[in-house]
Order: sequence, then C-alpha cells, then structure tokens
Amino acid sequence: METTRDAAAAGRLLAGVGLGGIFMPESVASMELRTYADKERVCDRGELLGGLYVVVAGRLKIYTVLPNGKTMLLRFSTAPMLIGDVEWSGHYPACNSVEASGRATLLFLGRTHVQANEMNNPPFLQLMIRNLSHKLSTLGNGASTNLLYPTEHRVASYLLTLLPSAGETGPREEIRTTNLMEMAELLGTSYRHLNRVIKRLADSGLLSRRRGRLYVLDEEKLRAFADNHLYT
Amino acid sequence: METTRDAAAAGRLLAGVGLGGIFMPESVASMELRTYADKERVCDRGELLGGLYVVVAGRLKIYTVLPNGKTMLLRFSTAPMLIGDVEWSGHYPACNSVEASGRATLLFLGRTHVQANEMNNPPFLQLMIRNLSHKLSTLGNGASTNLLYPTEHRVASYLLTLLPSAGETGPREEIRTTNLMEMAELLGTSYRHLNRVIKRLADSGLLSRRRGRLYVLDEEKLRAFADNHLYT
DNA sequence: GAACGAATAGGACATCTGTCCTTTAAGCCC
DNA sequence: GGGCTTAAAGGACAGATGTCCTATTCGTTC
Repeated sequence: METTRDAAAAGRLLAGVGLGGIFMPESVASMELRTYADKERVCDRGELLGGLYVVVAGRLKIYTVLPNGKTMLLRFSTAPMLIGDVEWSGHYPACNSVEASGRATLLFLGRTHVQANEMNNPPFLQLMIRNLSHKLSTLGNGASTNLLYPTEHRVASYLLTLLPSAGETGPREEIRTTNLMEMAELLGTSYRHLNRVIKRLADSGLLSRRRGRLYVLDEEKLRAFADNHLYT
Repeated sequence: METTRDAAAAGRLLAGVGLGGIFMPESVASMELRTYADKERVCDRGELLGGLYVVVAGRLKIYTVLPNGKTMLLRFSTAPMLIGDVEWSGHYPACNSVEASGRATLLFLGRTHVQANEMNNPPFLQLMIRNLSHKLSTLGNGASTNLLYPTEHRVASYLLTLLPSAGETGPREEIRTTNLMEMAELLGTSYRHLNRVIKRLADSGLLSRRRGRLYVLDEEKLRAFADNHLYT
C-alpha cells in the first residue's frame, strides 16, 4: 500500500466522485491517499479501523470470515462508497474484511479528524446515513434471499441482475464477480453445488457455458425461474 | 391502532427512553403517539412509510416476507430504536414488515416534519447513524451465521446468547423469541428441523426440554458446540 | 514447447434440511 | 366437561447441499 498526502489531489478526487463540498476543508487537508494492489487487504475483520475510508477509484471486495474459516462475499464497493461507516459510531472492530479487487484507491481520514471536523457537519452526516441505508437494504435483501430460496433460484436472480436488459439501470457492479468461485461465495453456496446448478440450467437450455463464461439463452424462462426476484 | 397527539407526553416519553433533547421542539410538537395491539401490523414490506417511528414502549417484531411466501424473522425492536430509518433517505418502500409483539407504543413523525426540522440537526443525524450502524452489524452477523453454520450450531449460539451468565450484558431482548416457531424463523430454518436438532442436543445431555421450555444443562459443552459464537 | 498453478467441470457419497402428516399436550371459551 | 385452537414433538421420505476427489482446460512463466 502506498500512502501520500496531497490536499489538492484529495479535493479533486472527492469532487470527481460526486462528493465535492461534503467534507469540511480541514478534513480534506488531512486526508491520506492510499493505493492498494490487487488482493491487498485494506482491513481484517476484528481489527480496529482508526478512521473512515472513501473509495475513489477501483473496486473493493467486502466479505465476512467466520471462526470456522468459512467465508461469505457480501458485496463489492466502488466510488463513492464509504468504508468504516458501520464501525464508526461505536468505535467497534471491523465487522467485515475488505480487500482490493484490482488496483484501488481510497482516501483515509483519521478518527480524530472525523470527530473534530465532521460530527456537526450535516452534509457529511447525511452522507453517512445514505451509505448505511444502502448497505443495510442491500444486505437485508441478499441475506433473506440466500436463506429462503434454493440455490437454483439464486443463480437465476443473480444472472438476471447482471443482465444489461434486465434493469433500466444496467448491470450492478456491486455484485459482479470475476469468476465462478467468487460467485459461489456471493451466493452463499459451495463451488461444487454452484456448478451442479449451472449444469442443470444449461441442460434445460436456459444458459450456455463456453470456455468458463455463462450466456443467458432464455431470459424469459430464467426470469420465471427467479420468481422475478433481483439482487437489488 | 389508536392515535393521539400530545406534545407534552411525547417529550416525556422521549426523555424516558433516553432521547431527550435529540429532536427539535417543533418535531416533538408534531409527533403522534400510536399504540398497537398484539400482532397488529405497523407496516408491510413494500409499502411507503410516510415518516419515522420511535419505539417508546413494548416490543416490535421485524421480519421479511419474500415473494414465495417464506418469512424470516430478523430481530425484535425495543425502545429507543427507530423504525423507518433505512427507508428514510431514499424515500424507499419498507424493506421489512413490522408488527407489535404484545402491546407497543410508538411515536410517529411525518416525513415533512423530519425534512423541515431534523435534516440539519446533528444530534438527530447522529442518532440515525447509531441506529443504522447497529442494525447493520447485527444483521450482518446474523446473516453470515445463518448461512455458514449448520442449524445445530446456530441453536447452540442462540441459546448461549440468551443465557444470563453468557454475557456481562445479560440476555439480549433483541432476539429472545416467545416460542419455538419464532425461534425457527429467527434461525432461518424450519420448525421441523429445529425440533430435530433440539432433540439431538437433548439426547446428548446438553439440554433438557420440559413442557415446551428449554433448559441448558451443560453450558461448557454447548459453548464448544457453538464455536464460541454469539448472536451479537 | 514444457511445466506449472489457477480455474473449470463433474463423479460419488454422506448428511443436512424441508415437506407432509400424525399425535399429543396445553390453553381457552362456552 | 366438551370442543376448539395453538404449540410441541416426531416419523417418513425426498431433495438440496457439502465434502472429497479427479480430470481437464487455460494462461503464464521459464
């Protein structure tokens, strides 16, 4: 991880991701620019965070690690998401692990600066609220889906969510995985089982797989399969 | 549901649950006092909320209903939790259903009042943040546990979490269910299976069940079983 | 081109878990 | 007490899912 400190650059980056004017100038001046290499860890579950991060470029992988060693992929974060907002108010240890998925750039603002500059700054507080709300509703949706629908169904939902024609908003980079193993982790199942399910869907003619890639052949049937559900 | 409007009472109730001085006086003056009977619905998933609620007495049951009709119990809310905070910033439809578990009393503040009075009020915004953070970390913990541990394990964790001696903080009313069917819903399993697992634990001498109640016989073994995990 | 690791693909098997059904026990109302 | 509803308890069975293993394919590196 490389760290630099450049108030002008920080301000520019913030404006570039739509967060211009949100942070107090003193905060911007104290921000560190941190760049991570692919797969580099930003924080581990259980560790104290020391401050707040703003994603300004690249993509982060957010996941949980449980005592039994199992892992669950929760989401990907892109600009202008915050990292560390959940832990902030209670100064709790990180509830999830975060690592870079490809090269990623974050701005870091130390805890003392947040406390001194931002706690009475409504635009910042509102940003926190928007971020938390978004995470909460995404997580809630994913959690109940994972638990209450069979894998077959979740695979269908997942693919539809990524299908460009599916939503006016287009594919959701927040959940796009880079390979099948990640997809299994996101859907909360084993790689083996995911494969089994994909094979079933392919055998039924809903999908085709060529060289490790999946292609949706019958969007309508897939949609029926997914019970019209999406990973919002 | 009975509704009254009494600014003095609202102020008293807020102070009583530790929220004195958080809301602007104009907000307090516009709050409605709403009382719900047992099992009465406060809101249904998908409906627009119209404002923000503060729990001041009693207990609410928060759960998700999916298109396939299945249900998952997420948590119970007691004073001084907020309801509707998740949906607030985007004016989204409710992501969960809420019903009273026993008689419950809420204060309701209409959306326009929140917008006019509270959006520049740091103590209120901080309250929102605290609430959202708490919900997010609880939900994240529960979601990954439900997905990554077998039921047997979750039953053990759940019972330990409720066991007075388990935490310095004592039993967590947020997850205490009133019967086995609710417990199954909270743990994300079927009633049948929960029964099966309880029987196994009882046969192994870790629990005993008498007249529908469960008693922990061997806390140490149960703890080992739970991999030291709690429903935080 | 050979060698290697990472990712894909799937066979075999055990077991976890859900659905459907029946029985029993407890509480409530008339 | 009799009849009702609700919850607890569990038998039987099918299906979903995880674990362990083995090929195979692909891309990278030497």
